[in-house]
Amino acid sequence: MPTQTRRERAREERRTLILRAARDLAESEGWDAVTTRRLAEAVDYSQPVLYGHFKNMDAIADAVALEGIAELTEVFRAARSSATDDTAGLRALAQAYLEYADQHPAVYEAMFVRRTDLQFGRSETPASLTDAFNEIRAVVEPFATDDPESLTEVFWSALHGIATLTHGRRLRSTHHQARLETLVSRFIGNK
Amino acid sequence: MPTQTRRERAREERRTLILRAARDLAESEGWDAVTTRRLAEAVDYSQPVLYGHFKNMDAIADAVALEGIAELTEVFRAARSSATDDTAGLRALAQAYLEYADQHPAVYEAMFVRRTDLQFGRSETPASLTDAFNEIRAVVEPFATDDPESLTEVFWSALHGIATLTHGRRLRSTHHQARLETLVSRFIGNK
DNA sequence: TCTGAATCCTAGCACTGCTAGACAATCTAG
DNA sequence: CTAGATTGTCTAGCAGTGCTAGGATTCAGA
Repeated sequence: MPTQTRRERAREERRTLILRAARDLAESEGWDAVTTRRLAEAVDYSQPVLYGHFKNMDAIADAVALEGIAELTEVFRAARSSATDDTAGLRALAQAYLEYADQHPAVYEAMFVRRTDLQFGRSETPASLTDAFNEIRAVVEPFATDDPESLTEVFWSALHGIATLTHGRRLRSTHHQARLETLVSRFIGNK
Repeated sequence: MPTQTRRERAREERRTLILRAARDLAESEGWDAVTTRRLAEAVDYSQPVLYGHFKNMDAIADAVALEGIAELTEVFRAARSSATDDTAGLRALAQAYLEYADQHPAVYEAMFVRRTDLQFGRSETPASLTDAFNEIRAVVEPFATDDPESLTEVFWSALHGIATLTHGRRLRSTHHQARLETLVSRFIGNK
């Protein structure tokens, strides 16, 4: 039935409209500003409509997070493919990571800071989550001596720490490049 | 006047009572559960009393954070003094850091995750903040080749990343020790 | 005991997430 | 084309939030 599919398409469009509005609002005014009323007003519907698409507000943030992870994975791929050797690959990914976090703080927060129901380490983990992790792993692995998984986790943690502490104004607002180089030098093994 | 001082002492006691209640509530049910009403009930006063001691709820969390930073600094000192050489010092501090974050997640969140008005890098930074940072710096410095400040920031970032990603269930729930050893090995320079 | 000051609480505002129930639009079947 | 069922949407409301104005109460000093 074409009627049904048209309806479904309209529904799908409205879903993305909501996500788009939520993301824009979060990026411009922070997640605290993303309330049901403001979001409903932004998409020109009443609040209950939101609950027809998402279980609750947290589910909206989770959906934005999933979108962001797919984006981030693409950013990683681009960074990796632009590099000519292993060291350049590591540096490019690190730089790309910190840039993404800096330019999309709200999406970054939804992905890696906010409390979320998304399962990261489990078997039901969405493929996109493991995809992103594997991209990091790919650039870290050449420098691993024994346990690439742990090394990847630690490298990611360092990037995450730099991103969040910087955003929270807990690190010096300068020396971005110095921190990046310091991090990279410690992971390529002091050559 | 002894009357005045007794009053002031009572005021001070109530202030610490509030902080104690806030901290306990946050640790047992999370910061979302620390509302003015519940907190007021816990200390057996009405909400407005809270505002006689703190500008707003965020100021209460900030006060808990300051307390925590003093605690953490002591933990650092103990870890450092228990170590016999530089490598052991680095490892001991890292271990102590992650243990503290794991055992006091709410205080940790107040210190390093929640949005805060506390100034970290500026001149008006409370001394306790720089004290804690300097403790980290002290164990990192022996392994610095050129820029100890940046190296300290990166080491702290890695610890912070591991702590928060672990708490948010974004890293494997196992391999704690492996991550710690991996981190330490990268900072002592692959000996 | 009386007076002025310090202290504390009740009540309320504007906001939050979320939902029940009324209403309107649309599709289906006769 | 119409009657009935199904969707879709909105209004209104609940229980909770941070925070505050203003009145009641207690207390200190004369």
